[in-house]
Amino acid sequence: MARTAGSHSDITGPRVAQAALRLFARHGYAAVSMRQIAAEVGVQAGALYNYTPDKQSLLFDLMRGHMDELLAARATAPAPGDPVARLEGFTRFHIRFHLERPDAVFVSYMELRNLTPDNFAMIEGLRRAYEDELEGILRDGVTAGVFAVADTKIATLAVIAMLTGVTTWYRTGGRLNVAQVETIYWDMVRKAVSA
Amino acid sequence: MARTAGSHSDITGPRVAQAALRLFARHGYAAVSMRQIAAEVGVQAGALYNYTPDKQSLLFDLMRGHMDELLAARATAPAPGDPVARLEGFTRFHIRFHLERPDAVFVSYMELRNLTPDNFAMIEGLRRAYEDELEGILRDGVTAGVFAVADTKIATLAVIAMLTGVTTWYRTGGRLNVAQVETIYWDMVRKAVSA
DNA sequence: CTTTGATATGAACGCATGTTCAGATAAGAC
DNA sequence: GTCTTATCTGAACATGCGTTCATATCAAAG
Repeated sequence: MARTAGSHSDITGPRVAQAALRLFARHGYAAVSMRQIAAEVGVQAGALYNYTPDKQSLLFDLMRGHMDELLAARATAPAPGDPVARLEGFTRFHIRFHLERPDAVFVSYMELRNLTPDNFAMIEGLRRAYEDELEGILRDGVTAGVFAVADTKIATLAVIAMLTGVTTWYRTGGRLNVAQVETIYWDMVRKAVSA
Repeated sequence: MARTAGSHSDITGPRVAQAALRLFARHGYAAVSMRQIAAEVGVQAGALYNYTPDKQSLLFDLMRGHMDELLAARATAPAPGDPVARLEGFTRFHIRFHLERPDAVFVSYMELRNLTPDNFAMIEGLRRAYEDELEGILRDGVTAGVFAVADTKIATLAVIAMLTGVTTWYRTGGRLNVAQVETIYWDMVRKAVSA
């Protein structure tokens, strides 16, 4: 019966991306079919190809969009003051940003292996750019004598892993709100790297 | 031409498990076919069903085996002394054990969503049993006044996330050996939870 | 009212999937 | 040297995959 209502391009497009994100996060990229995504949108599978050239691009665009958002949001966040204040700012930003988009976070680090080599390199570059700010903060703190870490690169990865781990257990409406979680993690991060 | 050599049950069985583990870790459970696993073993797909009732059991048995090994290894490790010593023992054990079997670690926490609900509950229970020891150590340390964490449950998850994260970057033959990595992480863990 | 162009359908494409099974093969027991 | 039994092959099964495309539909423009 073809299209049952009017011009839907600007509505269907975002809905395809949303459905793909939701399903990829729940079941994994490889386990989700184009037909499932189409069903979630309320459309036939063929119609998806008005919005993406193929399934791989659907995944890549989601991850690329997430990383762009992350870097853009971080760029507008203030990072002034001494290393301790900057580290606190980074810590709270990271937790808040990641807790606000659990599906995108989940997909962006669980589906890296399903990217083609080129796409993988692109995403990995963006991730490293983000982590580089944290490493810079730690290095400045070590230089200033307020931080003591044996290896800034490892400390960077350790802090990121600890912070991102919050997304595996946090649920909105639970015992703690985001501000409390931020404070708890900031306390641990501060002590972990302090001199 | 059927079987080309003699009785292979005790050789093929482990090889099937190894091949499945390797491929699941590299490409993900959903992206790996029974025919790929069979090819890696050097056998036809049908022969796999002499060793597993289905693909899901192949995944579950790998994860179940990994968790059993983890708990068994931990049970034989000494955990005496004050909370600080116990935490150091746990930290070093966790890093060493996980760095020794990167594929099993990767599969065991990336493929949780591909388990059937029953299988998931089983694995999750084993994981919690492991984490409970760490939480007990932290709680004892808080009681003794040597640790200061706002929430022992969250601190447990934060420490585990940080420690397990080591598997994402560590490569044998790299700049640091396992003992050095243990020491670096122990330093951060100790400070993060100390009073 | 007619025309146009974007948007969707639904069928089809070749190929891959997990799983089953009758039949072939060979190692080890007698 | 025959028999038994564990082990594997190779073909088949129904089903689902990503993707393409001719065709239908409808909103908006003229």
